[in-house]
Amino acid sequence: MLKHVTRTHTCGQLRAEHIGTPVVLQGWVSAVRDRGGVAFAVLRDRFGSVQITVDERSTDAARAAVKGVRLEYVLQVEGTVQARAEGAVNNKMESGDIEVIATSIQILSRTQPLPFVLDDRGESALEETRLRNRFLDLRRPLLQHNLRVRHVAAQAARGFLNGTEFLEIETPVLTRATPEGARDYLVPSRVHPGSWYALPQSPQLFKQLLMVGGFDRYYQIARCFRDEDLRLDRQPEFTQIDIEISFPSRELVMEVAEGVANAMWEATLGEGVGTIPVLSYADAMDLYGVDAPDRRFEMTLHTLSALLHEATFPPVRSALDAGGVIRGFTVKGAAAGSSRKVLDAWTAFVKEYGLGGLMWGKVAAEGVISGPAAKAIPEEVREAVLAELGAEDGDVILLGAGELRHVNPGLGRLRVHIAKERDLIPEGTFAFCWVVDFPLFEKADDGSWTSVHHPFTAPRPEHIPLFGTDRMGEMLSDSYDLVCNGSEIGGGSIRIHDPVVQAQVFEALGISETEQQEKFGFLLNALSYGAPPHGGLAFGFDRCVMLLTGATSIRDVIAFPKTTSAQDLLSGAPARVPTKDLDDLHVRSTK
RNA sequence: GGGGUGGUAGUUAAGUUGGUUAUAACGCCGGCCUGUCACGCCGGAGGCCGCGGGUUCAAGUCCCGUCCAUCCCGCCA
Repeated sequence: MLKHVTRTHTCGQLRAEHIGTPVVLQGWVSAVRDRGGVAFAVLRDRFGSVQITVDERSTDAARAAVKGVRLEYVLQVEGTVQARAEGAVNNKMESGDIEVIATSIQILSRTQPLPFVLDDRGESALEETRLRNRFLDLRRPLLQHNLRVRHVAAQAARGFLNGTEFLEIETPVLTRATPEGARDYLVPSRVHPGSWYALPQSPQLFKQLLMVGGFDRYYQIARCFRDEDLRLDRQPEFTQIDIEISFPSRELVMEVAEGVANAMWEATLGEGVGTIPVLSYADAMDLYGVDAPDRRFEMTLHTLSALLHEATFPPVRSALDAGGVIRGFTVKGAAAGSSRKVLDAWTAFVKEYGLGGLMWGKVAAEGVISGPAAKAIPEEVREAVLAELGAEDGDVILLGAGELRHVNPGLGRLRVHIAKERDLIPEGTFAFCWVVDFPLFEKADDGSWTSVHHPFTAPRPEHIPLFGTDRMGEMLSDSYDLVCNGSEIGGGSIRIHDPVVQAQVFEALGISETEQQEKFGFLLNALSYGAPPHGGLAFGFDRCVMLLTGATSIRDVIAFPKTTSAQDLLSGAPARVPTKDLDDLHVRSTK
């Protein structure tokens, strides 16, 4: 216990058991109700709020002081906890059985007129206004709660890792730029004209160096930086729980990750994550069309290419002739409620993902289909198609035709879109799964190979002979993503610790030896000095906290977030600096 | 880089086929009120309708551009 605290209690802790207790409270005024002879104020702090009452039992000084009290003033109140009179009890308030009869009200701080009303009446200010005045927004119970959950989750993760022999070690924030991946944030060097530091996209290389350095279980709650366009769940700087283990198996890394996830969920929600099913990447794509499936609901995808191989309907025919696929899924009971407007909106939705269109069909009695899908499905296979899709009278079937790389994301995202639209997703549930066995490489638009994960990801040992063959696209990696409710919350892999294999990967990626030495020489060099087998993963901590709090935006789980154009509206960053400062850094702006 | 939505008192919103002095609620200022609890009642102040052009006798309203916020595509190993 701290010895020098001036408050005796928090606003949120007072209950009937405190009746008769003299208290000193400090907090913000969240409501004032002056009835003339008697006045009330609600005093709020991090822990909750309590009604302060000024009446004939109060001192004259308190009665005078309350006249000057306004919303969001900061007060120190002295008084005594009393039971509220019968009929004056407020059941909507946790401390509604009691009130504090004030004997002294001291205004510690006043406020200018507020830029927005700080209440949770549903109508809140535009996000722009709230971000510009983040210090006020943070007082709202929602953000108070979210940041508390964030703290509890971080401590729970630390607790689990500390208890299993992990060491928390910091790695540099000023580091060097590496090729591939996201754009780097760069920092010019004053001492070395023309040279630049990069902020880390993740501590990846350093954690591998720590393994070579003998710290066989490392973790860090690390800030990461990526200069890419933002989204609902992406910020330019974000936080990872970064983990690396020497002498791992895939099962060990997954066990550690499950331990961390379980600790976070247990500590914040009181319920752990349970047994997490494992799904291959191939199965995830096949069933859900995406590599981070939302498994809180069914509505899985089915492949119809073989059944429809004799179809003549042009979209189907041309897709098949071009080596594409026909896939589809069923929306149960949707035929009645799906107007042309709804179906057109679904069609527009899949077009955003590069799909030419959506062949919908309403299923009626005896399997009669109406709509474009009817033309796509030859009569002789109609029943077989409906059976494959599990479609019956009253359902809507949705088919997509084209290249697999368009059909899967289009239908996969539509599946989730429709589930949200039709309220098919149970609230407050968490459907975790592991997705494993990702491809090692994928073809870029220019035909070159790129890493699906990153260049240090180990191939599955049995696939190593495929290097340099025309079957490189079939190589799988020893990697694993942790997925919850359609969101990738963690990912990692077993790393390459054999310099020969590492060289094969670089060769496959078309990274020359010169470039390898220049960009990663320090890692490759380290790996040649007795590198232990190692592997690990990183949690996207912000996304975990989003799930734990039900936040609808990543900005609601970060104290001082940036806008989608990467500005901090509070501080005004990024900002221009005096030319002299640029001169010192040997930099000149072209704008 | 592309597309959708939004920007009107401090805040949140309304504003009709383009037409008199741009409304309301909350907040703010002044007053009244002894049991309120989103207290209530009376009165008041408060506007570059995001910004810049254009059409028109007339623009918050129509057109073009631009900035900001937000959501999505691309991007994010």
